[in-house]
Amino acid sequence: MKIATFNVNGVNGRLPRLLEWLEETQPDVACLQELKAPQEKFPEKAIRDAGYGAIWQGQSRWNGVAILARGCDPVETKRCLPGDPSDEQARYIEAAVNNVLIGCLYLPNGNPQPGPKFDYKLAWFERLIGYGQELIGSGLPIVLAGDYNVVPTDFDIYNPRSWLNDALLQPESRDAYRRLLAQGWTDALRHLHPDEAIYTFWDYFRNAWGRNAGLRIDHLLLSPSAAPRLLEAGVDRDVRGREGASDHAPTWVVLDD
DNA sequence: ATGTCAGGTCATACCTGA
Repeated sequence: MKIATFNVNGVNGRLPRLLEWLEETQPDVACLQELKAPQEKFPEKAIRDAGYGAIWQGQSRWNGVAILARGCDPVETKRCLPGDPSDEQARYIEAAVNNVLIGCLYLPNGNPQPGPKFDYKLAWFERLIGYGQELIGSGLPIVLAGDYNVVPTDFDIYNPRSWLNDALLQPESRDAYRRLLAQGWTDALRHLHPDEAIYTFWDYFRNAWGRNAGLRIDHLLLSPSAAPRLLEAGVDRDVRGREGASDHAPTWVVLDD
């Protein structure tokens, strides 16, 4: 079972690229972030025609998350992160697919920091940690996949120097990520490739792709009952180099059935 | 400090978020 996460940066503007990638790599599950489309403008028909059932939580202009499942409909279990009913940003959706619980998340970017956006990021992270404990407690096989907007360590970036003041590298962001992992989650990419420089995002600025000036911020975390099933993990890097690409590349794991 | 995208609007130029 192949499970991927892909920050598409606009699901309608990027639709041909998305469909092309689905056709080429045939993931069983695809978690999408940054739809940048209101609920009614999600390209449901095109995705269904490509062979995928989908659930999504849209939002005009920003955010927006979706879960696609090849040949079936995801069974929705949540469409927002528990813990703050006043939070209206579309950043979490969850579904069961083929007996695996899939959480698709788009953690707040948090820039500029310090400031209210960074506060919101950290508060959202604390809610995720709280809910993560609940998920672990369920004992279910779970994949928490998405754009975490956190560079876990300096090894996960080409060069931290020009990003030291960025919300993605702040000690508070990294500490929250570490505390989430400490509940028992496995960072699948890093687990299988401990010594490899792996990036999932390359800024549109300053020819970042051309210089391979990347960051690893898209993560797939596996619960204790899912982790022993991990077979492969990787990044579809070539997708980032194409015409009209998102600034993120699809990132994926394969679990033993 | 700069730079590039996407989507949206009191739209054909500017804004925000990333």
